[in-house]
Amino acid sequence: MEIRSKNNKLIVILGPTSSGKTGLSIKLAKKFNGQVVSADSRQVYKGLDIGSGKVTKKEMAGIRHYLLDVANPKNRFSVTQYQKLAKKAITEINKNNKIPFLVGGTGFYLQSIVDNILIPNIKPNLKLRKELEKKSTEELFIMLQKLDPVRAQNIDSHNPRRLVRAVEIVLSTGKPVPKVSFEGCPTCPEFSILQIGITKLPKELKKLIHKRLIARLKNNAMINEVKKIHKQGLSFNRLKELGLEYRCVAQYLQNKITYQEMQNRIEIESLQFTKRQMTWFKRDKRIIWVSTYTEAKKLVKHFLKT
RNA sequence: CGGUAAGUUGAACAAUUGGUUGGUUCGCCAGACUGUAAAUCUGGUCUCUUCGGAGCUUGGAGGUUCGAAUCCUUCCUUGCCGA
Repeated sequence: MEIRSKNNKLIVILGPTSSGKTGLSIKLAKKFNGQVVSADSRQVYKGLDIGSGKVTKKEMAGIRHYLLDVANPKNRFSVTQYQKLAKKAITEINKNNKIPFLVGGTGFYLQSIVDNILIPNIKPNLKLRKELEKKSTEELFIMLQKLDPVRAQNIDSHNPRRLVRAVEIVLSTGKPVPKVSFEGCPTCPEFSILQIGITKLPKELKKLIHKRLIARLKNNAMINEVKKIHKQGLSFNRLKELGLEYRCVAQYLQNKITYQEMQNRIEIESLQFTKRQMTWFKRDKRIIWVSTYTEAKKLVKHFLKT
């Protein structure tokens, strides 16, 4: 198969949680001499395995995976760090004459690579944030209006996180928040990109989520994982921040909810999460949606030929 | 069969014990996304709508009243207690 000299090609496999990204990507990577770069905001953390749905060594079937376990869950990881590491990984894969498969469900992370967005190069200032977070969103918004009326115009004026970040940028640069650039930096390789999305009927997805949750709960595996990382120093607060299964299990461990409630919440919230993911993905008309391996294989084959 | 408490919504609760509700929470639907993105946030959710509004509602039927989800009568349904 003619897959050498295929540098600067990138294949993206995306889809909502539980849709089967892992299985599909490994099958494709095997078939087309690829390696996987994960695009998942939780799987980057060491120790978050079962709850984040991380691939197991066995499942990898010899396919190398990048961007797993690259961060300590005690510290916040961010898109910018992700972008940097992912670019490096892709470059390396290309160098090895393999096909990079960018696989994951974190839309923002995917976009940071696919669109090569330029994110203001200002590190989070935790001290400043702590101060800003004391203010109400109204106060923050008024503040931003004064500091950067342009950004204030399109920002979500109710979203404290965005407001704090915007103010942070202006305060540390003394300049308005730069516009997002989708053009990317000239030194970055320009990829030819194929984006494949996995579609599932809502009914099917619901079933998959349920099944997967039951499997994770078996033998207390997921509960024990959360117990373990909590013992290792991850506060309940941090677990709450990590979201979904980590938040729900933490609540259960704190006796705030019953086991049954925990299970129900995880299922409901997972479903809600898939909807948010789809809202994000729907915007991108470049994504080609498939439901079977065969369809995906055809697309990849064609893509690598041209 | 007798006694008793209740019936609003997709679900659970509210509505100065007569003052003209569609309120809260959850769910559901849609959406946003400039270094936390599984996070964070927005809108809608009785009906119709030309998006300015208009109409209809508290198990059913009747009644009292200027005015009823609230009071009365009766029927239906459900829970509990007793036979």
